[in-house]
Amino acid sequence: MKKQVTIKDIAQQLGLSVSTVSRALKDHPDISVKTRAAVKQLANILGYKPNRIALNLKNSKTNTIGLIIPMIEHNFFSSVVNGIEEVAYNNDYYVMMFQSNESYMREVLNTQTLATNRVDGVLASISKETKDLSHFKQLTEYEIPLVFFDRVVEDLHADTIVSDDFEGAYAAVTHLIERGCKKIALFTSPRHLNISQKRHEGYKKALTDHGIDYDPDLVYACDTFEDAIKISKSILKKIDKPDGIFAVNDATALGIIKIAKKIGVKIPEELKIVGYENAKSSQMCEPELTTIDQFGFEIGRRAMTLLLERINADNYNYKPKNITITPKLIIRETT
Amino acid sequence: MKKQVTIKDIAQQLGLSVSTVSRALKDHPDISVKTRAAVKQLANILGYKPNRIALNLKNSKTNTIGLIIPMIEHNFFSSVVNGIEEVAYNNDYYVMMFQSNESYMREVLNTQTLATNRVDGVLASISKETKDLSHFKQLTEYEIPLVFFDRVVEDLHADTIVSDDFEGAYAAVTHLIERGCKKIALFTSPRHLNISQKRHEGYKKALTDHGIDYDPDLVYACDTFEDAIKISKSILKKIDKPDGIFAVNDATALGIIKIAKKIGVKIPEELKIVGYENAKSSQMCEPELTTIDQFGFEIGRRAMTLLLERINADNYNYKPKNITITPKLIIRETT
DNA sequence: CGCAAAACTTTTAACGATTAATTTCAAAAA
DNA sequence: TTTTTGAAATTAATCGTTAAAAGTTTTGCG
Repeated sequence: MKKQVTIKDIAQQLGLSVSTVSRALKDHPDISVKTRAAVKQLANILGYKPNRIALNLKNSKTNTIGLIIPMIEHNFFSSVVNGIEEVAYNNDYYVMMFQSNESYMREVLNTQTLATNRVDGVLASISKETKDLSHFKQLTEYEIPLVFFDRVVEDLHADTIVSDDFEGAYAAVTHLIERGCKKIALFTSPRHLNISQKRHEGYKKALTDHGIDYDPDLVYACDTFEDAIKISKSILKKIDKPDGIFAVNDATALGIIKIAKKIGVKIPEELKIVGYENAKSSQMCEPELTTIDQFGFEIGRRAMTLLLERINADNYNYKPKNITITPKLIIRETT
Repeated sequence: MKKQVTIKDIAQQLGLSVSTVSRALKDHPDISVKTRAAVKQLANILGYKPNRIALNLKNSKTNTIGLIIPMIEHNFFSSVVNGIEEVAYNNDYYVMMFQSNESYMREVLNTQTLATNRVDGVLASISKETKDLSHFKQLTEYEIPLVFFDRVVEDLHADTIVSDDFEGAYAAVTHLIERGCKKIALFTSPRHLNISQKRHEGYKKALTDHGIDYDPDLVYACDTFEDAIKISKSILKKIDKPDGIFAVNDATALGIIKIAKKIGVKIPEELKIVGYENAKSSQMCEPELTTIDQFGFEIGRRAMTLLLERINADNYNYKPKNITITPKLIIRETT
């Protein structure tokens, strides 16, 4: 790469010292107006751009935040990243992005990389594999501000921001009940992920609050489009099939819709469905899917905004916040 | 943020000079084995991590590449980013990510930011608004290696890697013709984007190669779900409506499907549709969409691999390559 | 005119690490 | 005892920028 123009070059050409040039460029009053003008003019002509690396070193500040996400190729995460990037851009911050790909080991390496790169702060959503947290703990020992989003952990000096999964599920199931469903199935992840647990609880609570008994037989381990295709084939053919289904994500809901249409189960007359995510495809399908919007963009915005607050705080002894974003029921044609 | 451990701290505690410590850490033979061991031990205890910023400044190398994409929240781009991140991770490179949000001005600012941050190379896909290229030209003047992907430009000292849009479009339209379509419309993006130009040409060529006249009146400026909803409403009601539509992306195709179903135009009997992207939603919709898979992950992998090659090259006088990835027609129910 | 104050510049040191060049110091050889 | 040798450590320069301290003009006023 070509050597770029430095303050030194300008100084040499004008026969000034580097510090004079440096101060002239920032309109320091100690420098005469004439010198300032001359310096700026030459800087312009040469196309001088301050070297951020040198500044980073000098100021022990990089204006860069580290971002660790499980997978960018997931609609929810990419909308969070969009929100993060938006706030970063507006505040002259840069985003160094890493994927854990759901691997604990990779996540550990990522945090170490971030530490040696001296990022000013870290935004993270932990991988499915992660149980031990010492790599994040290390960041807090360096006093690097840390904000977790979506998949969060406790017991660390770090802020957290999540969508309220319990409320989301509660709203979804309550809506199904209000539309007259008596027998509501739950399609959810088999894993012990925090989010699926919370949604399961919301489902249960909504049922019991409305005088419907919780029936474990109506809970199916199913959280992908493909599984939904398989599983709903048998379920929807039963005589005592459910009249409502709450699915943990839109892809699963779309799988159910597809099979329902194939078998001839009428939506929403015979079967009402609520998804979760408000993916773009939920508006594109037929009939349009009632779903829960988690406001990924908003979560990203707020996570980044909070991180900036922490970075700019006078000291590291802040009390971590635990923010919850209330998701919103989007009513469409499947209910 | 807490001051992190430096070589200086180790030197002080052991009563050695910084240079001795530096060399001990890299097993320089001039340093006695005893000293080396002592230094390493203390470094370990203190949790010393070399400061990459200092190294970056010293070496004029950041091991960081800049990435400018139009929108991360777009399935194709997030899969490209996934491929890029994969290769970066395996080669100890870091990715600084920026979105242009399809704004020319923002793209310009992004390139400037990348230049001042002294990234080792840049990967970019230009915004829809971009016509003037001087901001990218400036990067080449700094001799910063530049690789464009998907939405590329020519006349710059930069490599390009694209999905073969001409071939993809040709295959899509040929497929429509083979299925019996006589009157095939094209729904596409603004003219100046390279990808839409190429797809337009492929469309034209496929028609003429099969003895169908190209009719400019069948080309519609439409490349989003929302626009497709609006535009196809009028088109599909006409008596002489097209019997086939090739859309530049799946979202647009899904918009057409939606309206066709609403109006009562039967797919694929009365109207055949081919999209472009192979988004997840193209399998979830009803009927499933015939589309073109662009292999985004592969494009990302190859773009990053090529960029690394350029960065590690001895000089900047390489001859730019123009790589083309052949896309694949995925036949589903809309044809 | 002379001297203090104001105006403007330069020197120096620092950020953290690397590395070529040099110094130090002890043991071996003359 | 003096010189040579060589291992082991230090010094100084460097990357680009900034800020405090020090230095040099110029100006103003009695």
